[in-house]
Amino acid sequence: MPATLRDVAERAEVSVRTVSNVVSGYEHVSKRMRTKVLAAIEELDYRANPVARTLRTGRTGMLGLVVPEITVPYFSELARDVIDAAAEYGYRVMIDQTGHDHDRERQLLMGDDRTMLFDGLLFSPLVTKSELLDMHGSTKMPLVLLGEHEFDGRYDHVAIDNVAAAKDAVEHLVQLGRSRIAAIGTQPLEEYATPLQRSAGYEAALHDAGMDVRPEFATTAAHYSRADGYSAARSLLERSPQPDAIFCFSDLLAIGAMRAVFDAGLSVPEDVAVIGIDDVEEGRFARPSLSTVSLDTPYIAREAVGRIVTRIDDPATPAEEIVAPHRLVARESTSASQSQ
Amino acid sequence: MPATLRDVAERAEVSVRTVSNVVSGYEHVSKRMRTKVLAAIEELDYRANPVARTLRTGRTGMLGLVVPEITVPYFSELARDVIDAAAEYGYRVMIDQTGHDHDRERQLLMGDDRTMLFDGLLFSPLVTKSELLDMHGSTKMPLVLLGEHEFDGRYDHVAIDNVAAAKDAVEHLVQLGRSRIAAIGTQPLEEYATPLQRSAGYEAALHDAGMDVRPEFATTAAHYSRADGYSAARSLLERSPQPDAIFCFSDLLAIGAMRAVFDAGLSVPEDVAVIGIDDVEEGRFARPSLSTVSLDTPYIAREAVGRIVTRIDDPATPAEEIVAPHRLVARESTSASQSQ
DNA sequence: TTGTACGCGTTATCAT
DNA sequence: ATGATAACGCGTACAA
Repeated sequence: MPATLRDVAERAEVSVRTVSNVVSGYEHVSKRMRTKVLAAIEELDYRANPVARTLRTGRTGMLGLVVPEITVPYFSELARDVIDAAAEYGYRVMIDQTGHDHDRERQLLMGDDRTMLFDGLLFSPLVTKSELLDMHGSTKMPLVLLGEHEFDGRYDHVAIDNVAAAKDAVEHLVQLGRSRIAAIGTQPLEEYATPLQRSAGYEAALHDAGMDVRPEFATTAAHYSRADGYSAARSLLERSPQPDAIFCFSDLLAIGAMRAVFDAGLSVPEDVAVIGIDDVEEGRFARPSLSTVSLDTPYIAREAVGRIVTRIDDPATPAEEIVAPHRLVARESTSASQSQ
Repeated sequence: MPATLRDVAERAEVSVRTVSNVVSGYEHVSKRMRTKVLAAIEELDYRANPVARTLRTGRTGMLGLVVPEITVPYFSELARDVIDAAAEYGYRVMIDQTGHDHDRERQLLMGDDRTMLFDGLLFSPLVTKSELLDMHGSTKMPLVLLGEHEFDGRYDHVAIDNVAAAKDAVEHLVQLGRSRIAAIGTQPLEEYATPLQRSAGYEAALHDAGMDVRPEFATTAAHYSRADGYSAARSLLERSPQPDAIFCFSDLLAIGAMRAVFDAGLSVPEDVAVIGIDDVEEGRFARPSLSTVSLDTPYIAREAVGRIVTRIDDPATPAEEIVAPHRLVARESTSASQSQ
């Protein structure tokens, strides 16, 4: 059995109160007491029990980070940055995967008993229908939304301007002289905000360039995975006319799409230019390296953690919408000169 | 304030004992009582406080997973599988990043106060010097080691046969007819087990093939990252003679190495064949697709979680060494016919 | 089958 | 500055 505060108190011949003061770094402790206590702690190899502390203080020092899949590079990079940012505030992060499971999202949001472990929740939801958020109403768990969805004034929310980001990407393809610009990542359901906003940006850019929006060029992808990007691109290449550029709603989709282009005997960017969104490291080492829209994930993480921490300290803080910067990063997959 | 067990008891006009019985699924509760309690729970939106429960039972229902970096695909895929495996036993997983920080590894192993949150620890260490493990001795925290290190009989330990895996990879290059086979991933320090074992396999394969081990062909890599693979390969290509094959100690190194080969104006596999270890999804979509040694991560995760769970239930369980299967997966990066 | 009362290890309140 | 003691919310030994 590990030593308790009381054990230390007995050993040092002081009260538990004094030991607690020493442990929690309270100012007003006499030097003599402190050294006695410290010695006892050392001898007994005492370590504070975080569970008991939590029961008393009501704080766990843990944040929950909810993402669809930790294996998606964007989310693992986000997780890393959130973990780092949280550490600066003395918080630790527990990652929850929803695995594209709506029920799981709802459960976490409504607060199953495990959710109570967190002082706050950073939620990167797939589904952003307001009904989902309504469910969270009864819980008092501080909540910050990551990623796009319509801001309704109830919850803190940090994301990039998705419509603009998508538009920037497509305009880049237009400036390249491409005229048959396809998209991968639209969604048949109206449940998800990300695809809706990126579709809007895609169509707006085409419109501004005086191009038609061809419905057969806007293809769906269920999971923003490499495999989905591959099969979507494959079917796009069977169209005639073929697209001469593909805007993918995520880098992973783009990676899959590029592979499909090669397997069709064509090349990127000569035959088909490809661009994604996210700027994950994988794209920088791909062949050709992947053009993309970079999201400044460290910024997003810092802002999100900052918001949740202030909200934990003062639940009455008004909700805020934070727009993170994004910028186009042109690499080989959309370069004018051929890149082999 | 959330409702407590006592609130529910009052509302349902029964004792806390009965409520507790209902909540924890105790058998012998009369139907009438149960429905009354359930109704009260519903009305008050009661949720058991996991912290109080933990303080009482001594169990948190959480496992700690310690990895160097969550953004490394192998670790995020491992994390996903561990999370899934743990869920089947009713455990949740908290991921800890050590970020190549030895002190952090030591801290977690020795049990800082936060470590006490876990019922058990799955530890994928960089450093495997026995001294590190000695430190864990005083703690009673159940521990399972993931990944390679010498088995010393004290701790459960699940890993592949690293020497054999490396040997298989190199033999594959030999069978391809390559004769100047380099390696990326050796370590200058003797602190790490993985590079030592993979080096041993590399040298054994060369030896069996009657080839010399050229010291200048064995290059180091600090972090098994794409960037390190890139710069290591770059310097290898400056040697003369140039290597005609590179065995990388991880897929990420191999991804970086392939990119370096292309940037040098050479091609894979024609000029230089490349093979890695891990079988991460990224390699399957790379161009050319990456040959590798596949590790059966789900198996590793299942075994590790199974071990830790039995050890939690019975701390006296003797330590066991579990060797996970591996298999060579030949893809385009080592194919005999050119793959463009 | 159900009720009462105590303890898990800590922090906070009230004294001194 | 320090000591005694009451919570925090739950599980369970013991009693009924």
